[in-house]
Amino acid sequence: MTRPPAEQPTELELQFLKILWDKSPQPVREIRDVLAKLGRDIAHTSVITTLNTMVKKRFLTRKKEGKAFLFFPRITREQVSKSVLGDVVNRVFDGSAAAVLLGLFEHSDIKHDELKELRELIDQRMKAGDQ
Amino acid sequence: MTRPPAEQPTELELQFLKILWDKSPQPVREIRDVLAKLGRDIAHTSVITTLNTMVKKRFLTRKKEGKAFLFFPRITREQVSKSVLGDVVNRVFDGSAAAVLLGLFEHSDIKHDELKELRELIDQRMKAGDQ
DNA sequence: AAATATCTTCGAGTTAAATAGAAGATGTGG
DNA sequence: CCACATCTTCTATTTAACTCGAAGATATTT
Repeated sequence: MTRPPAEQPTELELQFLKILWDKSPQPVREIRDVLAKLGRDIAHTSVITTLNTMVKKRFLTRKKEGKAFLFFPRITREQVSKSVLGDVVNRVFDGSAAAVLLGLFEHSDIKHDELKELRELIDQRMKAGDQ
Repeated sequence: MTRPPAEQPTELELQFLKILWDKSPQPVREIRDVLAKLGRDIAHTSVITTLNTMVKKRFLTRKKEGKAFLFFPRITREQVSKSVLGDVVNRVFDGSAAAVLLGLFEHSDIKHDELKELRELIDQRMKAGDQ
């Protein structure tokens, strides 16, 4: 056995997803253009290949429109965020979400009003799940 | 060009690191045994190969002790946590640590006293970097 | 010193990921 | 309906990750 088929979208696949979350559906050429504008200038066929493997992985759907295909995301930003984050929590932090929170807290600059928002969330949560 | 040499430790490498963070230094055979106990039964030579690529990546150091090598971690748990987390923040959440915090908050159960601890951190932070 | 056990190095095979060109399919304008 | 532009399919290459056996190096035991 060797590498298992990755459950999480790869770096490139994530870029594709973001583009389609932004606007969907889109044909290959447009996706390619956006990528190029982002500095990732890939051959047209490479874009197709990647899109097709993403369809196979059920990250996307495609539908023929005239002679070309249109691509739709099949998973939401929220699903991916949750999944990737959950993966990190498990793999790196052995399942402790709290550890992640603390780690994040130390090593990132979070704005004042975001702190406020977060504190409100915490207060709510503490009140709700009291016991 | 193809896949760039991964900056983050892979899944397997992370397992190795955890084993060595737990106890260090350790010889190949012991590392192999721990892995086996964790359900990952890999050939002795495979363990060596992986350890050596990790040395090449500067994740580990090794030192000859008698006829065998002993392996030491060269990066700390904190460094890896920070790096992996930062990577997720950038790749998935476009740099917004606050978004990650909120996401984590929604989808994990964090214990009451951890919430408390977190809120204290927030209060501190709000006071400190005020403006 | 020879036999034995233990380690390492080296070469090599497999899969996923990323990339792309040649050739074939398809639609459109004249 | 034919030429032309446009899309896709198919095949192929490269690298990182993962895996392992054969063979060589090094101790240890008797």
